[in-house]
Amino acid sequence: MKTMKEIAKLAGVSQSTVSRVINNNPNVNPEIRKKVLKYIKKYNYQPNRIARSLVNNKSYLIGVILPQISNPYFPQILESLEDEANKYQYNIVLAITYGNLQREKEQLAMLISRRVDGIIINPTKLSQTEHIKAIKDTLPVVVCAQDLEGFDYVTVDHYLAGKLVAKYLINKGHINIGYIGHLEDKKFKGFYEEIISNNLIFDESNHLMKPEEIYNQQNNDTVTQQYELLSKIKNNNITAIYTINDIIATKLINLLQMHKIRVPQDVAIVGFDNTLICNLINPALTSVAQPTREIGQKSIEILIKKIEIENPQTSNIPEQVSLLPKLVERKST
Amino acid sequence: MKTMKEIAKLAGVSQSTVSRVINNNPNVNPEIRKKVLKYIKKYNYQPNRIARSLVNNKSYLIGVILPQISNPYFPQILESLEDEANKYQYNIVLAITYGNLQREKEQLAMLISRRVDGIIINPTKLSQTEHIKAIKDTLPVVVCAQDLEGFDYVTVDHYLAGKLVAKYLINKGHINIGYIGHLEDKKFKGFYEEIISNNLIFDESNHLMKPEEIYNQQNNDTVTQQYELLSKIKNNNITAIYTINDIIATKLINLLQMHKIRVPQDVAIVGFDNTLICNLINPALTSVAQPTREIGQKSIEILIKKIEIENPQTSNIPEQVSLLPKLVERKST
DNA sequence: CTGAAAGCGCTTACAG
DNA sequence: CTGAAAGCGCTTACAG
Repeated sequence: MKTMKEIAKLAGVSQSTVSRVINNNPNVNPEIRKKVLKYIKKYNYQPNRIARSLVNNKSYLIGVILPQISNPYFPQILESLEDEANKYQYNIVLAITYGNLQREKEQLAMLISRRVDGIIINPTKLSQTEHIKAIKDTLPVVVCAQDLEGFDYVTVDHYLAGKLVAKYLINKGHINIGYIGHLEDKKFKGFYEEIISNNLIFDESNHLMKPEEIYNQQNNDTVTQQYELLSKIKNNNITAIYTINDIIATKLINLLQMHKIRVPQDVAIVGFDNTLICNLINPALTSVAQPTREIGQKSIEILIKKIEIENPQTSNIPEQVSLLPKLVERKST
Repeated sequence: MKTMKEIAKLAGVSQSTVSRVINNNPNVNPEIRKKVLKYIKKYNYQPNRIARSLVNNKSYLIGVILPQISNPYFPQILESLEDEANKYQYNIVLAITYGNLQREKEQLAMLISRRVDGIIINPTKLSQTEHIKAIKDTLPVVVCAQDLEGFDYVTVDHYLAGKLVAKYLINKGHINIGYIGHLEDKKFKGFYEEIISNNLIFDESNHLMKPEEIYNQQNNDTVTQQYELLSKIKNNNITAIYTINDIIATKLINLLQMHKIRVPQDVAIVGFDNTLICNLINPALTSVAQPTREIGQKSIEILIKKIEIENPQTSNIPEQVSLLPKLVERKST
C-alpha cells in the first residue's frame, strides 16, 4: 500500500499538496489536482486513517457495548446503530459482554484505549454502573434501550407500554389479568397503576410466575411448574395474561394449548418486543413493539451531537428520550 | 487523558522507560517499574492504541462484513467471531451491506482505509466478488458461512446437509419428498443425488416452489399461492417436505394446519438453521443445525494465522473448511 | 497556490 | 538498565 509521500513523489508535488487534494481543499491548482488524482487512482491509494486519527485526535469510531446479540431484539438495534453511524461517517467497534460485568469493564478499557469518539452501551447490570459513570466525563456515553438516571439515554417508555397493555385488555372486557415477569420491572409498574386506576384488582394471585420459572434463557430450556401455573389461571378466572417477552408468551401459548385451554377464547396473551416470532406461531401473537430503528437512530444522533459539541461542560443536563411503544394486535387477543 | 510523555515526566524517567513498563519489557529496574506503575494507576493512563498501530503497522482490528444481522442466524456467527477475536486481542469493526453491492464496496474501502489487519466476509452476492478478489492479495480475507472458490472459507457442508436430510427421510419410509428452495442451491444438490441413488424419483412436481413464493424476506410478508402448493402436495402424494430455512418451514406448517393437513402424520417437515423458532412452534421443528460457533471460531483462527504468518506468498493454497451439519430431530417428522 | 517543517503519541534500534 | 533520537503516515499553521 502506497503512502502519501510516495504519491507526492510520483506526481512531482509536495505531500501537503496531496493532502489538500485528498481533503478537497479548494486551494489547489486544477491541473495539479488532476495529476495527483491520476496517481491516486492508478495506485488505488487509500489514505491511512490511523495516521489521520492520530493527528486530529479523532477516530470516527463509536464503541457499542451490548450484553449479547443472540436474542433477536439486539440485532435490530445494532443494525440501526450501524446504519445511522455510517451516515455520519462513523464506524462501529463491537464489544459484547455476555452478561459478564468483568468483561464489560475490560471492553470499556479497550474502547478507551482505542480512542473511540464515544460509546453506546446497553449496561449488563443496571445496578452496577460505577465504572461507566467514571468515564462519562471524559468520553461521551449514551445508554441505549434502557433508562439509567444520570446518563443520556434513549429507550422505549416501559411504563407507558405497561399502561398501554392494561388499557387495551381492560377495554376488551378483561377484568382479571395475569402477569408473568418481575414486579420491579417498569413494564409492570405502568400496567399495575392502570389496573388500579380502573378499580380492578391485582394481587399475588395475578402474579403468575417469574419469567425464569417458565423459561431458562441460558440453556434455552422450558422449566415450567406447569400445574401450579395452570391451577392459578383456572382458580382465579384469569382471562388474559401479559408477558414480558415474545419467547415467554410463546412458551405459555404452547403450554395452554397442550392443556386444551384455547387462545384467545379462554385466555388472551400479550407478548413484548414484536419479534419475528409473532407472525410465525398460531395464533399470531399480539405484542408490544419497541421502535428499535428510532432507538438506534436517536442514540447515535445524541452521541454525535455530544462528540461534536465544543465545550462539553455546558450541556451537562443529560438528554433522556423515552419513545412511544406501539401495541400490535394479532390473533392471540 | 494523559500521554506517555507526561507520565514519564511525572515519574522522572524517559518516555522509553514508560514504554518498556507498559510493554512488559524485562529490562527495567524493578524499583523504577514500580514507580512508573504508580503513576499509571494514579492517572488511570491507557496507552493510545492508535499511535501504537501507526508505529507497528498493525491495528489488531478485524473487519467483519455481513449482508444483515436481523435474521437470527448471523448474530450467532457474529457473537462467535467477536468472542474468538477477543481471545487473540483483536476487536471487530462491524460493516453491514444490507444486501447492497455498492455498499459492500464502500465498506471494503473503509476497512482498508482503517488498516484492519484482515477481513471476514459473508459476500452479499456470490456471483459478484471481483472487488473482494482484488484486495485479497493485499489483505488476508476469509469467507464465512459460504463456500467461494479461490478464497479461504469456513462453512457448513451444504451438500452433505442435503444428503443428510434425504437419507433421514428415506429411512423414515418417505418415497415422495418435496422441496421448497432453489435448484442451484448446494443444499439441493446433495439432497437430489441421495434421492436418485436410492432409485427414488424427484422431478418437477416435487419442486413445490421457490422460497420467495411462500415468504418475502424483505417485507416479512406471506405471499403464498396456497392452492397451487396444496394441490401439488395432494396430487403427487408428497409425504415429506425439505425447506431451506426455519422461517419458510414454519410458514408452511401454518398453511398446512390451516387446511387440516396434519404435521407430521400427513406431511413431515424439515427446516434449516435450527434457530430458536424450532422449539417455539407446534409441532417442534426438525431442522439442520449449522455449527455456528465452530464456523466463527475457525474463521478467526484461519484469518489470524494468515495475518501473523511471515511471508504470505508461501501459503497460497486457500484453506477451505466444510464443517459437518447435524440433523436435530423434533416432532415435525 | 505551494512547500518545508513541526507535531500527533507511540516504539525501537542504538549508544552508553 | 536507561535515554536521546528517528520514524510511523498523516495534517496544518506558516512563510512565500
